[in-house]
Formats: sequence, C-alpha cells, structure tokens
Amino acid sequence: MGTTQLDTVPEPKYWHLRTVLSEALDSEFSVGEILPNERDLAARFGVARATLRQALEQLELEGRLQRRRGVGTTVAPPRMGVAVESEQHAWPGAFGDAWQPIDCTAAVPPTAVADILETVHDEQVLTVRRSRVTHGQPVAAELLYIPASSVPELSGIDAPSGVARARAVLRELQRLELEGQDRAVELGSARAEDAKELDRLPGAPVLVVTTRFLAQGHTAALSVATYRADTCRLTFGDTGGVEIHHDAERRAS
Amino acid sequence: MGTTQLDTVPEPKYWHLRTVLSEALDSEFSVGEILPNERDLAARFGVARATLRQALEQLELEGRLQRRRGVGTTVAPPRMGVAVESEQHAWPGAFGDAWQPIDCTAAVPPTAVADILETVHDEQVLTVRRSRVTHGQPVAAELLYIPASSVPELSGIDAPSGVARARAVLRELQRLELEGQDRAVELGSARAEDAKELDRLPGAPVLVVTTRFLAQGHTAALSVATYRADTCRLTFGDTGGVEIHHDAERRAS
DNA sequence: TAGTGGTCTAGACCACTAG
DNA sequence: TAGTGGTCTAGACCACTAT
Repeated sequence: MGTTQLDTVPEPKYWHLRTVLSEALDSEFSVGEILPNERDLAARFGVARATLRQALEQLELEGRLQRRRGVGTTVAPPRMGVAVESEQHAWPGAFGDAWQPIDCTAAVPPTAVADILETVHDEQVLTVRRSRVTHGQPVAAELLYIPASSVPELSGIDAPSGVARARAVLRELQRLELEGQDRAVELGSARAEDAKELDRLPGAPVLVVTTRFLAQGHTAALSVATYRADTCRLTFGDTGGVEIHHDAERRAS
Repeated sequence: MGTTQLDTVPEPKYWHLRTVLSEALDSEFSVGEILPNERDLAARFGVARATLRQALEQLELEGRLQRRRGVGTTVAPPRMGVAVESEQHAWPGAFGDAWQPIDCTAAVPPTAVADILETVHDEQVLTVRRSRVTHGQPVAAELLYIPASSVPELSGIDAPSGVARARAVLRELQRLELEGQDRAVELGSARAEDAKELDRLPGAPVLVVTTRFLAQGHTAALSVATYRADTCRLTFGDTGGVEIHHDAERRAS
C-alpha cells in the first residue's frame, strides 16, 4: 500500500492529498506554472476526480492555487498585502485613497444596512459603487451607503448619476467632521454581482470588511467592501510599510 | 419544469438552492432549530445529496448554519464580534487580555516564522500556545513565537514547561518597550491541531491573524492566531464598544 | 442500534477558453 | 474543435452521536 497503515484515526484521502500536493508545490513547482489537468491528477493519485477536487479546493482557499475554467490550474503567486488601516480617520474618497468610484445611485438598501444607518426601512440612500485595483488586478468591490442627511448640500449638484455623481457625493462627505470609525472583518461568499466584478464565480470566498463612519453622533456612512479571499491578505499596520516575508509565510504549514 | 425557464445564464442549482434556503432560514426558522436531514432535504428539492450539500456548505461558510456529524444541521446564531484591536499597543499577556495560556515549549519554528523573527533556521524559539474562549466557546487558537533574545532574564525561572512557564515568559515580555505592531488578516484552513482545539474538522475555514510585535528595532514576538471563520466577526474598533446590529447584518444578502 | 453528517466513487454533461 | 474546470447524479460506506 502507498498509504500508511497504522493510522489510528484514518485521515481523509482529500486531506492527505492536500498535504502531498502542498509539498509538491513547494518543491517542484514555481509560480504561474500549470498543473496537470484534474482527470490526469486524479488518475495519478488513484482517486476519483471529486476527491482530487476537494483537495484542490482546499489549496485554492489557502491561496496556493488558481483555477480557471477552460484554462487550467496554476500555481498562485503569494497573496498580496492590501492595506486597510491606511485609510484610517479619513472619509472615503479622501486624497490618496485606493478606490475608484464606479457610479452612484439612490436605492433602498438591505434592511441590515438601514438598521445601522438608522433610516426608515423603505427610505432611499445614496449608494456609491467603488472598486479597488492593485497591480492591475481587481481585489475588492465596495458598496458605500450614505443617507441623504449626511450630504445636505447635494441638491445643488447636477450630475444625476454615474461617476461624476459619485465624486460629487464623496466630495460633499469631506465637509463633515469625522468623529471615528469602526471596522469588522468576516468571511463571506461573493454575491453574483461582486463575483463578476472580482472576476470570480458566485460563492467565491471573500473577506467582508464593514466600516462605519461616525459623524454628528450618527453613522454618516457605511462601507461594505468585499475582498478576494484567495489573493488578498488584509494588513492593518501601525508601523508604516514594514513588509512581512510572504514567500516564507506560506510554508508555515 | 419546476425551474424558471428563461434563464439567459442558467444559475447553478446549488446556488439557487442556497438562496432559497437562505430565505427560508430568515422567515421560517429560528436560531438553534434543527433542519431536516440532508437526504430528506435533497429529496424535497429534487436534487442529489451532493448538490444539496454544496448549498449547505455555502451557508455554513457564511455562518448561517452549523453542521455536526451524528447530530444534524442547526440554524447558527449570529456571528459574535471578537475584538482584535483592543489589545493594541500592549504585549500579549498584558492585563485584561482575552487569552488563556496553555503551555510553553521550545521548538524550531516553521521557516516562515524564522524568517520573520530573523533567527537562524534551525534555532529553537519559545513557543507559547494560548486559546481564546468567548461565551464558553473556543473561538481562537494562537501560537506565539518568542526568540530567546527577547526574554534574556528567563534563565532564572524554574518552570521548565507548561502553563507556569508560559506565564513566566509573558511576564518577561512586558519588560520590553513595545515600539509598534503590525497586523494582517487572511483566510486559511485549520491545521489538524488547531481544528481539534476549535472543535472543528481539519480544513475548516479560519481567519488567520498574524501580529508582529516590534521592540529594539526587531520583531520581538510573532503571534499567529486562528479564529473560527464560521462563528467569528473580527472587530477593529476605534470608537469603543459601539455595537453593530448583527441580526440585521446577516440579511444583507 | 438507528440516524446523522462526512467521505468517496464512477460516471455524465455543461460552460468556458484557446488554437 | 479539443481540452479545461464546473456542475450534477445515484449510489456506497464510514465515523460519530444519542438513545
């Protein structure tokens, strides 16, 4: 037998496979290299394709592999560090922020958002879509919810929607005094819309960063940003741009 | 056909199922309630069990469901907010920190860790295991790597290992002046050891929080904490204990 | 022991990409 | 059009939990 026999608690095949593949990736493959296709790999390891896929899914979740339909499975580059905290204590859209406004609409937000914004449940709020691109790759999609009460001067602005409108709204926000902000990170799965923007399939794992911006004793804006969990490492640095050794990190078992 | 026909881009069954189940959870189930078993559910929706499971996996990833072998699938409570930033600018083990020391050993760390600590690759470092429990439930497991050079006075301490040793090491750490810290969050999958401590299966999704503690111009300690991604929402609050409405948040599609 | 979720198989077909 | 990964099926057996 190829497998160890005296397993007191038999390890699932896919988990063992994950380990074997992981070690092979470290020693025998370099970034960007294409792996054999799933059918061949499954045959080579003597397992069903579904089992092999379970192992590949794990490795993709860990950011080690990248799979693209119609193309193949490649060795992923180390996750890129994406600074989140750098925007601390500044409104979205402040100078130097990493986001690109896409458009702006007025819409009734999900009830969850309405609750946080303390608006009535069927009241429209301004919704700015933004996207964040790093090294030419889309890494995050954001929805910024802004109650009309946060930008009272907005009526004088003509652009009814689109990027111009988005910029105008963000400009108006800067006039308020920012009293603080609040951040949470959790795991989620990409909604169809976000998945498209992030160039992933629906349900892809994402890190959801929810930020509340406080002004005048209320939540003046709420940002819900979804980052690709496979390619991103969110950094919250106190110490400036000190870089952690990514390459090494991934071997940390 | 039971399915809608004019699907221009046919939605995968499991994704549609996820949506249907998600809505059912919102409207027809309450926290802790047990769902019908997978075979029944699959039959009821007219799909194979594997497909049904794909939908359940999604919902579990999103923290909506909890599945336990031999027991069943239950509706999960809202994710709990776990404060990460509150420990800012304090050494691990400082008064009021949320972690319980488990033990302390000396061991050669993974090369990744050695690189960050700037130790020689086969040099032993102190390794403190700690765990974090909230509301009676284990939420995170941590490995704290401390080069011997960070705690020079340690030789005078007798406890060779175990909790006492761990406490002693942490106490020694407080003597250094903390110059800053550095944090990163990324998605990972639980190693067998962590999985056990977190009461999950190996490979379960976790949020890995890596913190570097800087003193004397070097990385004086490195913390790698793995949080259960299904039950935890990591919070980084500037504004004290303002609570976000969890319940609502989960409906935000 | 009965019932649950977890693993695994051996197929089939589909959607997408590139030559 | 050939080859890839993505979806789906209908089974089987195993590990675990409660009774």
